[in-house]
Amino acid sequence: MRAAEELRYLILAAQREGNRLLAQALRPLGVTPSQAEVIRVLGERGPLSLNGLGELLVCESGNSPSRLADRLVTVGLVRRDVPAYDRRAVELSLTEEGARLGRRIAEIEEELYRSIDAAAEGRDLEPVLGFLRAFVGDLPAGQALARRARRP
Amino acid sequence: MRAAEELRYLILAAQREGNRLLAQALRPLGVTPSQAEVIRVLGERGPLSLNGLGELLVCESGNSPSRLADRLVTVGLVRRDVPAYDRRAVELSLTEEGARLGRRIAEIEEELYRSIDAAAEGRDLEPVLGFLRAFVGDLPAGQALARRARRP
DNA sequence: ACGACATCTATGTTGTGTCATTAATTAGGC
DNA sequence: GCCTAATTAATGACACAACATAGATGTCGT
Repeated sequence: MRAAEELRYLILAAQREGNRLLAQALRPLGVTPSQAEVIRVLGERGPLSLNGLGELLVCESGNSPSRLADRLVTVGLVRRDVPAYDRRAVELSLTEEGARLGRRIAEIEEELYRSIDAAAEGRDLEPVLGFLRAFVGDLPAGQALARRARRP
Repeated sequence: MRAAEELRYLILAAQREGNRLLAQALRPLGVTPSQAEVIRVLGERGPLSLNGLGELLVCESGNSPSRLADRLVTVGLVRRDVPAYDRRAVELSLTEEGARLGRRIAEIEEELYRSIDAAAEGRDLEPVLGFLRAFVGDLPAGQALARRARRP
């Protein structure tokens, strides 16, 4: 099997298995990995519009993540306000409960990172990061991550 | 941002963007990336039961991919037979049209692999493959890929 | 101040992905 | 042979992901 083909499927496999593991770990908290990403982003980057949130999410790149946010509003983790200066827009922020949950999510993410570190034991991650950065480059999800990683 | 965290999101981003690009390239053929994987696997590994197919798919690891297969049967790309020796089971194989489409899919995959090679230009992919193999290890999707890569 | 245009969000549709549950059929112990 | 176990697949439920489209609101040129 040619390297590019194996790589393609390895990336798919890694994403899927990582997501599955994270979903299991998050299940007791009642949130999915995508929802957890929203909560973490809102926790770290103050109030955001749907567009602003979408620009920072690696999941759900394309259109505005209104349905994703809606679910979190429904369960009381996120508050949505309509700012006075622009009645089209929406300002999303965490409720107190959302902020608390964000801290518990951070602990679970920490476990995931430790298992990634374990798989990387004795390896240099730089080539891996370098290749993936090059591939993802200036595509939407890559841009979102760049905005997250090195705060603009 | 810590390396494990960036890696986690890079893998998510790479998978999503890769899938999006492939979906666009496949759209004229009327199949999705997951459906294309089924067609390629059926094309290369003769007739398969749903379980057997599931063990070779990197997408759709968990349960049997009956709905995925159903859609392909509906559009006439896959044939399903119930073998005489076991009336619980199902034998999936490509129709003539499915086999033709499989060849066109292979060409499109070839383009994807070339763009992966382009992103890898001047890099050694071995560390990337090595890390991902270690991470995905013996999880279901990793096993599926192992069965695909080195024919058992 | 009006109208064309851009921006922000919402929603419909289709196809995944995951889990849990169910139904049909076969295999094995006795 | 018969009853229980395991195997194979189908289905219901829920959330995601991608695309397209529509509706409301703001902006800017004139």
